[in-house]
Amino acid sequence: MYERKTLPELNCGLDLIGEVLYGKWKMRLLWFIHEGFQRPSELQRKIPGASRRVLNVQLKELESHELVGKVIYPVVPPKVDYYLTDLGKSLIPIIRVIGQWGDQHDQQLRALILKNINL
Amino acid sequence: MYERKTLPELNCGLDLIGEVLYGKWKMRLLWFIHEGFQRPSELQRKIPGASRRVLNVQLKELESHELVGKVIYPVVPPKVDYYLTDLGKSLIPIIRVIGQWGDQHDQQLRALILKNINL
DNA sequence: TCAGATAGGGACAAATTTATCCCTATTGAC
DNA sequence: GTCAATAGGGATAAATTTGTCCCTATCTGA
Repeated sequence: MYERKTLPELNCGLDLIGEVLYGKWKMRLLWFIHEGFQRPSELQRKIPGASRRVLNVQLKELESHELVGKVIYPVVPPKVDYYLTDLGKSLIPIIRVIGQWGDQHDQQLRALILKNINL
Repeated sequence: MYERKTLPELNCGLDLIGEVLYGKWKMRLLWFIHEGFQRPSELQRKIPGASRRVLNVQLKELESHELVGKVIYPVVPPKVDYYLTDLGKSLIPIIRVIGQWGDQHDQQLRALILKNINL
């Protein structure tokens, strides 16, 4: 486990949300869990660009920040279901508008990003 | 200049916004510029936790993605003013709700973050 | 009987982001 | 005269995130 060497700044709402939501895949994980993809293997299939490892790490962080919870079924092969906590659910409208903004500006953004792949 | 070695995924709105807004200080930079702190040195004072270097780098990325623009006055000592483009302005309501969410859950988030400083 | 699915941790490497320090040039304050 | 302020790039180091590979254990299907 990586141990951080610098302390986070927690001055304002943006700092706070940054600490819990700053992670490449966290918003997608919350979104897909909200959409009903609750098992780790399902989430991995929904996000093929991320390694299994990172998704586990980020799910664990989301869990430790109580945005998601998990149910572990004592069966073999293992089965786990993630779910959104109330705190996590309250983020869904925000993630929705963020995604909408991205969709609305899809073409423009795509062009800008590709133009600047290497600055 | 760092050259990326992997290509970004641009499948959905969340991916797109991630490319232009994923950077530790970018939302704060946009927010403070929106609030009227438009000169680099002012922004650096507003965000003391970030090094001057990173703020320059992230401002440059915001500029290349056309969320901000800049006016360079040919004077000495140098003077520069950043401003939000229309695209950048359209993000302000989103940044506002993100910050509000953080403020609303301030105590809860602060406690959770501190509890998990080292996981 | 061997491969694959299931969940996830450990060790280590690679990629990426952030920080530190130095350098340019000019003006005004002390 | 020297120092701070102004904007920002280059080189390099440190911190952090992400990826790769291996290991646990058991059941199902070919």
